[in-house]
Amino acid sequence: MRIGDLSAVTGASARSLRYYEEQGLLASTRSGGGQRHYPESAVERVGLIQSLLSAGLNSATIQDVLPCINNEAIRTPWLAERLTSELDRVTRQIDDLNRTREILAGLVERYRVG
Amino acid sequence: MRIGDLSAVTGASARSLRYYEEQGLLASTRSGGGQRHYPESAVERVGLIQSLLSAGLNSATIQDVLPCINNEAIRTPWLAERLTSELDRVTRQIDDLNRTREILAGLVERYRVG
DNA sequence: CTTGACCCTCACACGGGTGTCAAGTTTTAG
DNA sequence: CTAAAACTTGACACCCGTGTGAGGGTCAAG
Repeated sequence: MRIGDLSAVTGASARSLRYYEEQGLLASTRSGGGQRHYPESAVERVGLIQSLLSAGLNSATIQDVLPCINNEAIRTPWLAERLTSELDRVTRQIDDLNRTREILAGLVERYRVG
Repeated sequence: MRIGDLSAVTGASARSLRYYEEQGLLASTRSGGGQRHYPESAVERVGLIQSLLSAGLNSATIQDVLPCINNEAIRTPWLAERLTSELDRVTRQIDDLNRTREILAGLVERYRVG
């Protein structure tokens, strides 16, 4: 599929898809004229990238983390540490958000009642 | 308390405290020489501001939301809507993060086992 | 009064993913 | 073959909370 198709399917802009490639997160083959072509599997990969981005991981971190998804690659100890550290970060972030959600929910409730 | 004290207690930089004031989120009185003084209650308020900021609310939204915390003020219908909408957004964000956390946890697990 | 710590305002820079525009090339439909 | 649609690279702008530094004023202790 070409970039417009992948964009339509995933909801990521073409700009973002090119950026992901530039950051080494997403591969493409090129047609004779230089236009990008993606395999079907790119759809899932883009979804994954977007999930991780929206969780606050930056592209460098995602680049570290992504390789261990498709191949059984590169089991360096620092990668394990990196994964664990990001997992902790996300967990903490979720806890913070839950607390904030409580606050907002309390406000909404008070608004209804008061 | 002066800005340095409030900064030390809350962990927010003086720069941030001034910014919160500039955005109408945090009030201060001024000494004769123009230096800021905060009441004790500012500590809690700064914590709240930081929670909301880290939840992804921007300062304009927080400014809309904060008034209903201390006084029983300004019960406009659009504020109710605003609160509810932000609550929804945070809830969705938490759901997304939980999914991402699953992914990361799966990776860590696979790393351990594989 | 002096000194050093603290504070003031103003202004510029950053990160980093994304939007957007320009100028040119490729692909596809008619 | 031609025109339109889609794509290419490159560059610049945005957001917005925060860091940082300059140049100067305030405050409390000696």
